[in-house]
Order: sequence, then structure tokens, then C-alpha cells
Amino acid sequence: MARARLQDVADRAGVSLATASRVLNGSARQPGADLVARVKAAAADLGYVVNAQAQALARARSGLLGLVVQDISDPYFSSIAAGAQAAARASGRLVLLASTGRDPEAEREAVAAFAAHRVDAVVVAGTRWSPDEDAALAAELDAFVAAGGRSVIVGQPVGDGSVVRPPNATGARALAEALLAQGQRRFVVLGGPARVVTSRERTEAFTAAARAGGGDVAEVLVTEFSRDGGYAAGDDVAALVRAEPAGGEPRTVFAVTDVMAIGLIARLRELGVEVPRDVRVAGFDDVPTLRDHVPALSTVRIPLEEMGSLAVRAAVGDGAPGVVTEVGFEVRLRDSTR
Amino acid sequence: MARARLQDVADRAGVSLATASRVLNGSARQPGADLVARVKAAAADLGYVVNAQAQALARARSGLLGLVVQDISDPYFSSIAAGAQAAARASGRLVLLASTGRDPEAEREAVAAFAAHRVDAVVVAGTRWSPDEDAALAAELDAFVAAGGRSVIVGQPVGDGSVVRPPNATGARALAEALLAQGQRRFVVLGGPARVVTSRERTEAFTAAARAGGGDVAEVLVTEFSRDGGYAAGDDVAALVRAEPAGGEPRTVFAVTDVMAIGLIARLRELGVEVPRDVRVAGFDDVPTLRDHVPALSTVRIPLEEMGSLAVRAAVGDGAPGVVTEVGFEVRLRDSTR
DNA sequence: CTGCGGACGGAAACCCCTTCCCCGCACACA
DNA sequence: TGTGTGCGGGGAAGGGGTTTCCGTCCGCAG
Repeated sequence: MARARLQDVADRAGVSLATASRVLNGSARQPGADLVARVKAAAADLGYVVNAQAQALARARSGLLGLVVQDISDPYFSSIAAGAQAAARASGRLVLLASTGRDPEAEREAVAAFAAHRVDAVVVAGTRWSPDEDAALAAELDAFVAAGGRSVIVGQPVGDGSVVRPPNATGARALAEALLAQGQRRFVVLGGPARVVTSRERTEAFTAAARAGGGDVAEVLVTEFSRDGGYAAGDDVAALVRAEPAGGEPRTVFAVTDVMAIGLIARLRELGVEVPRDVRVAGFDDVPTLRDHVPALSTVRIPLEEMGSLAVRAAVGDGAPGVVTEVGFEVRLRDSTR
Repeated sequence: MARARLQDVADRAGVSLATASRVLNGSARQPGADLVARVKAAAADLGYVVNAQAQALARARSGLLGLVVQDISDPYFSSIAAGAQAAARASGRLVLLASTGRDPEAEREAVAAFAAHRVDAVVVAGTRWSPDEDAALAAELDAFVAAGGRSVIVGQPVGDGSVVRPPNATGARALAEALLAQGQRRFVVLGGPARVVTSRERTEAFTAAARAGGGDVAEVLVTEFSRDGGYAAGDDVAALVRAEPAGGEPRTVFAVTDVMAIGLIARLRELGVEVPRDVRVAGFDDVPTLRDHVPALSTVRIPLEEMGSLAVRAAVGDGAPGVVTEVGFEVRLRDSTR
């Protein structure tokens, strides 16, 4: 059964295409009540389903919103996506999702594909890389904006467009200060590769604040920016702990994300290093799925869903473009740094 | 800067629209090499970006795939989405995502919206509800299929179309048998409301297998189908445990999902009930994010990402529609039922 | 030299809507 | 009664591509 077209509906109702369109697809001009009834009946009879593609073409507005994330199965991004999706729905838009597997080139491709589909706006969530690696994405976004689209970044600015800024520096600083306030002085940072800007921001802010407060950051360990990276670093951390004189105050490891912290703790447990007795661990993000972890993880809560919805509202609302919004955060000290 | 149209490219290259189209958008007929070069150069000069909407209209094929999940921030669904997204990308399609918040009506709306956007196929993931609640979705899906679309369900069949079946019954049965083989006999099931079919399937299969193997299912507790539901049930489970004569063999609670199990354990811990010493707990799904939980959760691993990609391949491949594929599983006994 | 087939370009129909603009009509007012 | 105004309806021009079909030109064989 071929789909009915609007023309078919108009024919069956004995009205013109224009009238049928006005009745069915929310025009300012509403035809007379009898015509409205006839058209609606005809549409129902034929099982008419409007063709959003044709509508988009005619209206020059697709009702689509492109969302680029680095890994949709990562709770960080799936939370952002949940917020974005809800806000998009509230604005009557559908979400086109791309999950790039943390490949900068795939990010660029996703934006290009979205541009081809004439999305009303695109939201790109995730850490930036080196300027070199970001250049292509920036160019693609700028082209999209130049052609009349809107873009919003969740993370570090790239290209034009608004930015929803996770409180990486302020949050990491506050975490360091909170730990210092508890009397902790001996820190280690566990970060991702230097090209991962989110990791760098958190690392640097934490380190600076820790030192400024009289703390000591003995080492900055670099590993993969993932749970497995944290796990792999477990051996190094264990070695560090074992090199300590027994009975001293345990060190505190700041892992730049919760998932890295969780991987780290898992490995430490296997190696017989107990948290927080032998070493303390803190993370960042406070991802919901991990809140029941034992020991409860000290971390910085950031409003992931809200970041997603903020980004979408900035993208589809009528606010000025080019705005940078840094969201709030909350330091959560729990058992893992007790 | 208004976007360049194909006509503009053609003009600049001094060729016809037809030729430009053939060069840029993968036609079977390729024009002569010189023309190809001219057209490509013109397109590059103008920053031409094809309009996928117009293409979809002309080709009657949108290159879009609709994915409906019940909650994208739930790791169960985000894993499925990751698999689906990857498979869609491999097939050159973009994913339209809808997260429905577990509202059957929102599921129906999502499918309707996807139909309007003329997606090539729609994948609906998540548990079914009562026949009444599913009826509207079924009708919407059938209409979509009748109009030439394809639909695939991840979960229990609804409407026509293929099905990727999670091994709820076989997995729950195997879990029961594995626990019986460890000598466990005294079970409690913690499920969601009866209308949640996934919960029902797992509950019934587990109960039947446990009893068939000489076990005793003392109670089937009903709570919300979520982490918080499991948490809330903690009080009941604790009461049950406390009513036991001390020193006996602990009971085993089968929570029908990992997230419910994790919530339950969290509450039990608060109440001073220790797992597995005082009560054992098993879950279902083996969601990746929770694999570092302590105590390590006994569960049934199901291939979530694979289910997503299978569904997409069934939806966009040329296989026959109406196929039911039950995926495999693996019982994982860990510390929580030791 | 003639005839024929194939390759190659382009004109134009078509995909399905939205919306501008014009027309006819009814009504109000002078 | 003539004219101005407003409203409702429809014709038709896009919106940006794809693809069918047709004409031309070329090479090759007879």
C-alpha cells in the first residue's frame, strides 16, 4: 500500500491542496469548520501520514536536532543525552544521534552528515583534543553556522556557537580544597593522555589548588581515559603505596573521572590495597550508575542531564549565540577519601 | 550566506543539473573525467552540502533509522543503543533516537514521528506492557510496515516485524539451575509490577526452574522496576532475613535486573544486612558499568550491544521480516551468591 | 561511404509539501 | 446602489534533488 499524499486527502475531501495543508499542518489560517471536518475525516480514512521530509524542504526547517557524543554507552554521555533528548522533545524536535567512539574524524563526519540533513541545530558533547585534531571539526561547525545553523558545544569551545561548560577547573579546585580541609596533603593525580583536554583541565586545576593549599602532588600518572585505564594504573598506584613507610597517613589519588576511579579501585582491591585505608581515591562527575559503589566514591557532582537540556535549549531557543554557560557543581566527600 | 544548491554547482561548472547530480551523489552513470573534475571543483568552491531532505524526497528513501528506547540513561538501553548506532553507521544510516521514559503512549508517538520522517526502519527496544497498553504501539507499527517500512523489536513481539529476543526465560532458568547446583534451595524473587513483561518472564522462569529443581520460592516481592524499586524493597528483604533463625543457610534473592539488585544491596548495607553472608543476591543483564560493584554481582550476561546491532541489521538488511532471533547468554556466578 | 550501437549530456517530469497571491463573495458603509 | 473591506478558498510557484527519456556524437564494421 503506497502512502497517501496530501493531494489524495484533498481530492477525497473535495478541497484544494492548500486547504488540506492548512487544516492538517498547523497553519495560521484555519479554514471553515465544515472543511476542517471533511479534511480530517479524509485524512483518517486514508491513514494519511505527513511527509516530514517534504515539509522540511518546503519550510526550510527540518525539526531535527543533531547530537554528537563520544560514547553513548558511557554513563557520562548517556546522561547528557537523556537531558538533551527530553529538551528536544519539549521543543517538538527529534534527535539525530551520533556516537563517535572518541574519534575526532568521526565527530567531523557526524556534523557533516547532520548538516546534510539540515538539522536545525547541532550539539557536540565531549572533551576536545589537540587544536590540530579539532581543526576539522571546528571548520565543519563554522561552515554549518555560516549556512544558518546553530551549534552548541558541551565541553571546551570549538568553532563558533554557544558553550555549556562543565566546571572542570572550578570543580577540581573545590575538590582539592575540600580534601585539604580534611587535612589531606599528599596527592597523586591519575589522568588521561595530555591531548584529552577535560583531563588536562581537571589535572591542572587540582594540582594548582592542592599545591596552593600546602599540599604535595607527588606524581601525575597518565593512562587511558577510561575504566580500563584506571584499572591498568592500579599496579603503579599499588607500587607507590607499598613504597611508603607503613602506618603513615595514606595518600589520596584524584582520578579525573569516576569511571577511571572505579577501575583503579577494582585493580587495587585485587592487589590487596584497600581504599581508603591504604590509599584514598576521589573521582569526578558523580555518574548516577556508580553511586552505589563500595566504598562510596568521593567526587564532584556535575548536573549531566541539565547540561544536555541546557545545550539543547541554547541551540533551539532564541537566546543569543556565542554564550558560555558554566554549570554548577557540588563536591561530594564520601567513604573513599575518609 | 545561503547554502549553495546543486543548480549553483552545475551553473558554475557549466554543466546540467543532471550531470552534477551524477557526479556528486553516487549514480551508476559516471560522466567523463573532465566533467567530473569540473563539478567537484565547483562544489568545493561553493562549499556545497547536499540536501539530504531533498534527496530523500526524490529517492523515496531517507537513510534514517528510528530507535526507540525506554530510558537512554539506563545502561541497559545505552548499551543497546551503542550497538544499534554502530550498525546503523556501518550501513550508512543516521539514527533518530527517542527515549520515552517508559511511557507506552510516548512509544507510540515516537514511532508515529519516525514514520512521518520516513525512516527506513524502526527499532523498538524495551519491555512490553499489558496487551491493552501495547495495542496502540502495535497498530502504529503495523501501519508503518504496511506502508513499506520495516520494524524490529528488541524484547517481546509486538505488531509484525522481526524480533530480537533477550533470553529472559532461558537465562533465568539457567541461573536458577546454577544456583541450585551450588546447593542453594531457599529463594525469593524481587520483580517489577506484573505489567512489565520482562520482569514477568524472568520471574516465572526462575520460579518454575527453582521449584522443579527442588528449591523453594518463598515469596515474590513486587516493587518498582528500577534501582529505587530495589532500594525500597531492601526493608522487606531485611525483615525477611531477620525473621530467620540465626546461623542457617542464607536465602538467595533473585532481583530481575542488575540495577534493582544494586539498589537492593545498597539498602541492605544501610540496614546492616550483609551480602552474601546474611542473604545472597543475584541480578540479570550484567550491565558493564556495574561490573566493578562490590560484592561482585552474580547475574546473567546478555549481549546488549550485539542485540542492538542485530536488530539494526535485521531492520536494514535484506533478510526476511518476521524472524525471531533469541540471543545467547552466560550465567555469571560471582561473590554476591557465594 | 553508410549504417548501427553505445556512450554521454541535458531537458523535463516528478518526489510531496508550504505559501504567496489572486479571485470571488458577502457585508458594511456612505 | 456603488464601492471599499475582509475573509475564505484555490492556483501555482517554488523548495532541492533524482531519474527517465531523448538527442547527439562518436567509433567501428560492413
